[in-house]
Amino acid sequence: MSIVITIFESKDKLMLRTHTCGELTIHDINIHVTLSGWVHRTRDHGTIVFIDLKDRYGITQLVIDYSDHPELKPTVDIIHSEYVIQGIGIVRKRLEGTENSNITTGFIEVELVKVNILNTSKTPPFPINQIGGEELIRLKYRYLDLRSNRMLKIMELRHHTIKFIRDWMNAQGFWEIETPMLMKSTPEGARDYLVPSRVHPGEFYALPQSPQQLKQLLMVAGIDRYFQIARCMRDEDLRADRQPEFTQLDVEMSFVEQEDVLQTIEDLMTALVPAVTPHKRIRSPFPRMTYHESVERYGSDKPDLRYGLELVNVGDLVKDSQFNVFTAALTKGGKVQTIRLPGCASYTRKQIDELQEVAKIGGAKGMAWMAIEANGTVRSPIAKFFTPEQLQALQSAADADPGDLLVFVADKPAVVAASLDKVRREMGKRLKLVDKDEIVFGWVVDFPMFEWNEESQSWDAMHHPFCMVNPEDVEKLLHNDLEGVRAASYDLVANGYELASGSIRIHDREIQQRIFDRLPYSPEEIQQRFGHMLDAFEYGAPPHGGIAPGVDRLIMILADTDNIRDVIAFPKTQKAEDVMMNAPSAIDDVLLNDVHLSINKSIKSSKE
RNA sequence: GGGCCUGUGGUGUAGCGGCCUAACAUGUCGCCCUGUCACGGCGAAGAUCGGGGGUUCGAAUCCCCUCAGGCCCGCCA
Repeated sequence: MSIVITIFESKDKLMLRTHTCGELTIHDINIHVTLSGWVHRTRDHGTIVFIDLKDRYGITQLVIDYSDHPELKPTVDIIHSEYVIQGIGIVRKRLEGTENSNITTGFIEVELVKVNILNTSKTPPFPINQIGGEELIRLKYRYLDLRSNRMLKIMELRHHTIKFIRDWMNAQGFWEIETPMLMKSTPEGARDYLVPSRVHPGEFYALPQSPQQLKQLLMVAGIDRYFQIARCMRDEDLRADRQPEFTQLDVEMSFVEQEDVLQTIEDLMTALVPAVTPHKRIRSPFPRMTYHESVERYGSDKPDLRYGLELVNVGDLVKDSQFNVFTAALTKGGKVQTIRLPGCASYTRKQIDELQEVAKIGGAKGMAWMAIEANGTVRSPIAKFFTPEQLQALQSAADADPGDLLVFVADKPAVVAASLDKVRREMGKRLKLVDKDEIVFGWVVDFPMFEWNEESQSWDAMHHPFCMVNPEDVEKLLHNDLEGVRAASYDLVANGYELASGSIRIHDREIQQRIFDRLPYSPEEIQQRFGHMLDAFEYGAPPHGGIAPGVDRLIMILADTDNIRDVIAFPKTQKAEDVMMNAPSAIDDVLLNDVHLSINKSIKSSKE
């Protein structure tokens, strides 16, 4: 994305800079300029010295010629990398043959008549523009890492993305409304970050896990179309794509059905991607599949749709085989699925063992395999348990050709899915099936309304308790057939990430009550936790629904990184620590007293 | 709470039972150099190998514990 930025009103006034370091070209020859920036690199040739001066906009070469300006030597001699300096001089065309076509300013240089040191710098603890290396040291000096070309580019992309979203949402009639950061704790869902109240001893605010309830109340208020670039906090363990605080594009719309919400977000993404990352390709329209179909075909509710490697259910084909592992799993209500790995029949025992370890991460106890040799014969430790007809049927079902490897997992459906999902993702990488310049979005719809919680032996709302039931399944709800009840909820997935999640909400008090009846809450609990919502719904709640795309994950995909820390200016480590500021940290007893807290003496700070 | 991986001068790596009195690159410091752009040349300083314990005649190297970071499972309406 190229944009014109006018920063300087007058080039004649005395100022710290007249141009940026990425601005001067062959058209500026012979003008007097003042540049300020950081010293990227110096090249000292004794009588002539080159300084690459950098800022956010680019790099410009400064030249100091001691034969013309010997008085500059004492200053230039003490200049080092990352010093902040100001160079005053004249733009010159570079000598024939010394141009640098790698940078836009490479055909000019600034011949200095004066140089000022605006600030010195210690030697950086790591090479700023060299990528890779120990991340911890970069996080500790995050402001230096951010100074790198790579990070500045990502921050720029993030800015453009959010700016585009704001403009686009505005053009579609959405209002951006801020909601409180100090909210009420609602015990279901993620663990809350808590803020003790000084005024109300023993009571706490919670930081929002999302503005979910508030955006619904805004619909009751008649805002009609709302969005917010909202910060959300969840006190749960981190992952490569999860931070304790993250940013959502929170959206809610009134008088809409599922289709309206999906189309809105699909339109946004379809406009956004080419605008901020022209080199990325997307597929339109976004494919849709049910949750059930997604898990059946990919083993996941957030499949990477850039490649196939689909799961094939072969339960029917193996149920009469002599292989006890398969038949026992089927008897116990489990399933047997396979993935065809093209061209992998030559895999060594070691490679297969590695893949088996990958499957085990998903919970599988083992992974069976069959290699279809080039001549068509089957090489497999389990081949002896199958008749030739069964072997043939398996190959046909999996569409296997000579040279392919089939891997099987048999277990409970959830274990088979999780295990083969891991195998599929691993092989997508190994077989280089992903094109990093392609983004394949997809909609996963018809999520189950309820989820059985083994721990509490009760049914939980899978999305949240205000999520609308699929109208076709209201009967099942009434008959307490909760497992089959589908929700009017949907996820946007992209390249294997869950990018957004949303639903149509219940605006009917009656249905809402029926949902609560099925959840393990007493009427008192419901009133205490959700009373404000239920009250509001009695004052003319319009039909409404919404969605919340994760901004950080979106930018991860746009920026070609697989780590969420890369797209957040000041992220936290996996233990949710800010190693730059050293947060969290112990606090003074006086402050604790103010909020009526005392620390359990048996607890030691992790930093002592 | 659990599993796996990583930890060697400032930084990035090599070394993986004795050739290690720990190597290389880069950075840093000093001297030289008029056209470089990862400038070049000469020279110097800099790590007891995350920490502790053990095995061994001998440990950066093997074992145990521990700390830190990362990835994953659980968790994340």
